[in-house]
Amino acid sequence: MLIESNDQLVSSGINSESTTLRAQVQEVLRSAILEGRFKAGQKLVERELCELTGASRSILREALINLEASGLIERQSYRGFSVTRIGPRKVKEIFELRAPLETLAAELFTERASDQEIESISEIMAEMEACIATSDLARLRAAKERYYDVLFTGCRNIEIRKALENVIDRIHYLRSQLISDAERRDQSLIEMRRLTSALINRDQLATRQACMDHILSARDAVLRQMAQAQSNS
Amino acid sequence: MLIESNDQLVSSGINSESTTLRAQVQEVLRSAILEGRFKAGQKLVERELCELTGASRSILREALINLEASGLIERQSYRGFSVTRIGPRKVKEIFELRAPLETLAAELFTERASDQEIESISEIMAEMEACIATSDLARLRAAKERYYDVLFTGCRNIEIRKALENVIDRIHYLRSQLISDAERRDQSLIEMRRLTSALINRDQLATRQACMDHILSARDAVLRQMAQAQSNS
DNA sequence: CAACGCAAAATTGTATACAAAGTGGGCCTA
DNA sequence: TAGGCCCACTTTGTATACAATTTTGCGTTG
Repeated sequence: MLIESNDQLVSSGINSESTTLRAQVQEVLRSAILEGRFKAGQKLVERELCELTGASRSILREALINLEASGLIERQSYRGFSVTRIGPRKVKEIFELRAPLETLAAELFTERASDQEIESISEIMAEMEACIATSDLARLRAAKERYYDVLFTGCRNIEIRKALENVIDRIHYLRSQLISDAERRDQSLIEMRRLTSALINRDQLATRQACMDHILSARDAVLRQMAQAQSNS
Repeated sequence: MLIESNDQLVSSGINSESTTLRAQVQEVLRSAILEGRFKAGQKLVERELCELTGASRSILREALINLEASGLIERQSYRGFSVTRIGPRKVKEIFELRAPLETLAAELFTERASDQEIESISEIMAEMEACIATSDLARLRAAKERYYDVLFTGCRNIEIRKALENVIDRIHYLRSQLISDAERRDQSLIEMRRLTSALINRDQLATRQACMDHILSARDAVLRQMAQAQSNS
């Protein structure tokens, strides 16, 4: 069994309200991948995923097809789905797209976000600081996700949001496969502080610079860690 | 029957080599939508599409799910798929994404394209001129598609390409729903000439400006035509 | 005659069965 | 014993059957 298997991942009991079964299964698989519970290149056998999620193949396949569209998994004829392998070249491509896009989103945020959203950003930043102080990494991760959620909502452009979420998911997955580095985490926090401050002040130029720097720095960190992982294996 | 229905769209005979049935069906549906054979908001009934394409529901649904992921169609629970309606607000969102992305692609092209690709661009531009001269709109459309294909290949970034193809497909569909305007076509050609010249000279700054101008001009044309169509109905 | 409600038809969602292709192991042979 | 071939098994691809939901149309009623 590929995953800790005591319980089925989709709680079949209570909370099946308001979202479709399909969406639940897809989200379960997406989370599982993002959390790094599947190795890169690993084959995803439908039967196993069925047992794991409790869903039947119809549902499961729809979910897989959607994940394929998002780039997280890929498919080979009569060979099924497997988790997409991402190499340094792909990382460069992804960041080449992400850098201008996320910067654009941040700039639009400074123009369009509500005061409420500005405040949210500020609050989440404070929470992240607290998480670092207490080394609560799971909560940090959740906070970061909410941070981006507010940012992408505040830019008031669903197209940009969707395009970004796809690339960020893949980077996110990649990160889960690498050893996270405490030093990088500190550096990242510094950059986030700078970005947050720029966003709060609705300072477009500062936002642009902070965002660009942050992303390129993240890119280099990923590439460095990949090279390191490569040489270790 | 919703579409001219003499023959099945997937030629079942000879050319079923090298691509999967699924991919063929999807491409048939995509083309049908892009050519404007379905009205915006129109319901896509699975049974009808099955008869039309000759495929069975399994295949068809996979194709539909993929098209949904690309944004061309949308889905409502127990109400099936329908062609996505695009309003002025959505157009603004799409172009807000497209403008910087396509400009980025063009800039990268000036850095990375092979001499062969530069030449292709030049040739296709000449062909487009010829198409205008002879008013061969179908061929113009095909040439334009090849132009973009070379451009997106030359930028050497598959991520950017995929992101762009999604948005361009939707704009393309939108265009098919509007009355095409001869004046706009001429204006567009002028802009393309300018862009082509900048690309050929690998002049990044000129490329940036030509590309931006072209896209924004296209955007305004679409919005104008939408407003016009609105007032006519 | 309009409006409401119910029932039948149509349509989508889900599950299962069958076909096609790939994978691997064992046996035979050189 | 190494290599290759064949057969059984696994897995995915496709088709079909069944269930849930929506839509439609008719008849009744106020």
